[in-house]
Amino acid sequence: MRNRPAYAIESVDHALRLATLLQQEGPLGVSEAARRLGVARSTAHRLLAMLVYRDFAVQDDRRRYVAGPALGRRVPTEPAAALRGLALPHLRALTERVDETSNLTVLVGDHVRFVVTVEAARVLRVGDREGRTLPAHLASGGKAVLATRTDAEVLALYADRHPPVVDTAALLRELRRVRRRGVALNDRGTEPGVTALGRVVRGPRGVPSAAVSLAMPTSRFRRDRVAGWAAELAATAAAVERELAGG
Amino acid sequence: MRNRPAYAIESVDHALRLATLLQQEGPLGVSEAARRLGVARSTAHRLLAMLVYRDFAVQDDRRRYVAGPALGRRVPTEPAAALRGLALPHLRALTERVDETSNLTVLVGDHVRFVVTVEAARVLRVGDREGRTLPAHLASGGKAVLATRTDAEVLALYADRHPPVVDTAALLRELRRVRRRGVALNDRGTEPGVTALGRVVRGPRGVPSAAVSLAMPTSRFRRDRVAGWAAELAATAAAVERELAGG
DNA sequence: GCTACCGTTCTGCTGTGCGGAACAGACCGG
DNA sequence: CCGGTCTGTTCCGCACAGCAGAACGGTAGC
Repeated sequence: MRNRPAYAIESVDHALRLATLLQQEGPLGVSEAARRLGVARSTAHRLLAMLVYRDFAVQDDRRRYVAGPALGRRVPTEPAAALRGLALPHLRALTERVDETSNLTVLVGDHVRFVVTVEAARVLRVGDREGRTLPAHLASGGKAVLATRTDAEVLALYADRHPPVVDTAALLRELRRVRRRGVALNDRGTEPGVTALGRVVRGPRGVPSAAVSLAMPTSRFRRDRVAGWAAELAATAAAVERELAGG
Repeated sequence: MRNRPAYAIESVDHALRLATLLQQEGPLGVSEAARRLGVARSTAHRLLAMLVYRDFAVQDDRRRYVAGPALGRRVPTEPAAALRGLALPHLRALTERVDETSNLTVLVGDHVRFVVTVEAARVLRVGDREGRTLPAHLASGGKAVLATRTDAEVLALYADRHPPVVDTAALLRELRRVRRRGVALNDRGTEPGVTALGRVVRGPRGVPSAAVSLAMPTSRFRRDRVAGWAAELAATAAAVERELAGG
């Protein structure tokens, strides 16, 4: 940052400061934004409206504002936005401990959608998949969630398909293995060279069926490390669940 | 982007639009910025000064302005900033054709620095290394540039080292191979699981010694594809060289 | 129901943002 | 070398754009 320009523009300064605040401090309400800038609430609201208009901010479903796509952030997907905010610090901690890319996914029909990704710091890593979907029966997060369903519920999910897209007998066998192990594996099932482990996140009624997962280059996947990764995923899922239970 | 707010702030709108233009269209002068916004040059200059002040823009060594770190971009390194702008569209085209991560590196002493990275679109990819350095004798871009030097120049680069860090005889043998092949290989020499190919970019006096490279997960590296990748690198280097020659 | 918060909408007024003009520098052609 | 044409940068007078206060509608807690 430089010295203040000789011919500064106060209104522009407020807007840019506010964008930076959103980026650094996460969700902000209008009143807090006003306090931080030293302006009236109505002024803060107008500035936020301009930032939203030009994609520098997005309003979440609790009426607070977060950094938008123009600031190098992805737009939160609405139904899972609250879950995103809750889970993000825990995913960050997970990725820092394990140094692999972590994801939060939600079940949408027979697919999972990636709500948020925290990328590993290493040069070779699995990248950000936020906003993408994968077939639930192939993705680690999808399998983790499906494993919490009864066999009948899983069969119903894939009924009425002509031609059938899923070998349901094989899927049910795999979901039994997931339940036994407590963790779901996707070994190159959706992307060459990518292996992922997923763990369900249980929450109260109304919260989307979700999972946390670790995704890594297959070259870094070791069967003798699965137990450690599974424990990290379980701890992360438990932490998110505690927040969900606490409201 | 949403509908224009009922109580829009014109000055803020100009600033945010300008930030977005810098992000999307690369280096912009004051006059072009003024034309694009429909404002006076003096107004455009004030807006740019505000963006620089709050890290949303940086002025390059040709007095033009580019997106700054607050917009999720890295600050251009000054000596290579012009080269960056020239090379970027060609790197983008290369990455699109080959679907692997491409880089531009410059030689700095006995290291190379990554000036810019264009990441592949695939989920498993080598990430952005802009701003990082690697030892020249290990990196593909470093070897590509060193191969253009005489043996005496290379030996001089590594003289006066106690203890010696480089087996210079082995390095000279490898640089001969690079010259014969026209492309330099770094197979896991600097990062587990990453393989890279580099090609020198020749330019007029005053331009930093540079190279373009492709970096990929080792799992995707095929010896029978090296010739094709080398041809793509040669075409990209030639395109950048033509721009450098044209001024 | 009342109070205290919230985000959102509207309007009068004054001081801030604008553009024009001047300045300084770079480049090119005669 | 000089003049012309571009460039980015600096400065200042003025009028209208951005501000804050007030009102509105909603939510939560007592």
